[in-house]
Amino acid sequence: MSINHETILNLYSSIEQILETAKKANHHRIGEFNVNNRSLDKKAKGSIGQIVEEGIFRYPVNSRAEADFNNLGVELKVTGLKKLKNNHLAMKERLVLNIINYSEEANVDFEHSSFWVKNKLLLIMFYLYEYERNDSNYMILESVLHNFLPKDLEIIKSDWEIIHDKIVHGEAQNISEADTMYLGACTKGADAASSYRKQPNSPILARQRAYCLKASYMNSFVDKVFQNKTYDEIVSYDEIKNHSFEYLIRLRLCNYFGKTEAELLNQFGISKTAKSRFNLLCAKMLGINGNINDSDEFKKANIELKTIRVEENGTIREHMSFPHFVYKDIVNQDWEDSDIFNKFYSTKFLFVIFQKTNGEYRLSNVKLWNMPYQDIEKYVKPVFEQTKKVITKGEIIKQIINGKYFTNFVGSTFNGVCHVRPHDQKGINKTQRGLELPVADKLTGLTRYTKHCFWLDKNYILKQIK
DNA sequence: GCATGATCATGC
DNA sequence: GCATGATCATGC
Repeated sequence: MSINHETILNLYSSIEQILETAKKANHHRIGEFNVNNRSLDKKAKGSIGQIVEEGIFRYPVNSRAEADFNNLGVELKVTGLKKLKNNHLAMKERLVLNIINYSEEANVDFEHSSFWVKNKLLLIMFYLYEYERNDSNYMILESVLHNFLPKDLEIIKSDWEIIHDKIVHGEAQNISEADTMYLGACTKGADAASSYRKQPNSPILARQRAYCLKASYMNSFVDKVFQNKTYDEIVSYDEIKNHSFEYLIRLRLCNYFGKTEAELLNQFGISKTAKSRFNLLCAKMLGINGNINDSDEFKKANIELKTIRVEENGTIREHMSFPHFVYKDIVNQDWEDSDIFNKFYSTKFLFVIFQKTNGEYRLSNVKLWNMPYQDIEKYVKPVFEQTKKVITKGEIIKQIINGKYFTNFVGSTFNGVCHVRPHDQKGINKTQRGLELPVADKLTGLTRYTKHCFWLDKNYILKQIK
């Protein structure tokens, strides 16, 4: 295009005008704006954004580092939502922002960072991703401005500091998305030599990364936009301004360290038999009514509570279970898009630790934890691959002894970190009601089988909390 | 005492 | 009806 770029952008003289232009596209399909006949092939990843820029806003595509509507400080983002089984909308993926230039980012503070300069104010256009479609002619649902709430911004500032710290210390190769709460630094580009970048204070080339807003953070925004839904907050702006989230959680809970399970349940009026009693208890101790997983911070940072009970002899009695998997999903997923990879890659766990002394469990510690990336790759990946192989080949059942079904799934002796075991509320004798298998089991001919899940080994957990 | 399979209880 | 957290049962 030969028209001067600035002239075109200055067609928009106010933020309202940009928003109005965007909203006119609501309930229209992307293809209606495809003025340059770009490919709507699902694999043509960037074309949706380009079509929006050219066909809706009428400016030529660019890859400049400044915000898209630079004169007004607005950055345009076009992103996909998916419909969940309960009909709610959720992000298909994290919202990827600008690529980080490690050398430049090292020399600036938050106010002058590329993240803040470019993404202060976002115009987000949501479209509905449809799995069944074989092209990407999706429907645009809604366009909204995204401003960071003051409290969220404080958390994002400390996220940024964590990323910045690694860059400054020549540890960009060790950045992990799980380091942070809302703002992440996700890899961008193929894992190939061409997408490794120089970094300051280290000769090691680091994988190219971009800032991103985590899917969990964005999902809270989506809930606000589409359902006007908000969640109870655990910490206040004033608190988070001066302390880390983990510190504040610890500060709240340490008031109760040493109290027995019975004392705490009694103090907060929670039923002794409620299965979710630890979750409820934790919520009460943190000042939240109801489920702690529904609090603002837990939702946005994708934190899951896990209670760990340590016996008097210092061991843990049970391995840690996770939601059962769907056999058909496992065989259709590759490692990097598998549910289990995503679970460990994107979830932080709040371990609430009860230690048994004098015959009673007492609250003794809390720890915010995520599985180190190296452990996920080294220990969970082979378990996933083996599980996938067993199901794909129809070789789940090894033998039946006295009515007990023994499987070829990976057991707890495999690598001491992750294994596969049943996790079902029906029993094996009701296998006919179990989950459908993609391939009938060779030995038994079963076409359905008891639900199983990935478990984390208790000794591994014990090491992590020490 | 552990590995592994089986199942329970609650709450949504 | 089932997800989820939790625990039981058996055999080596």
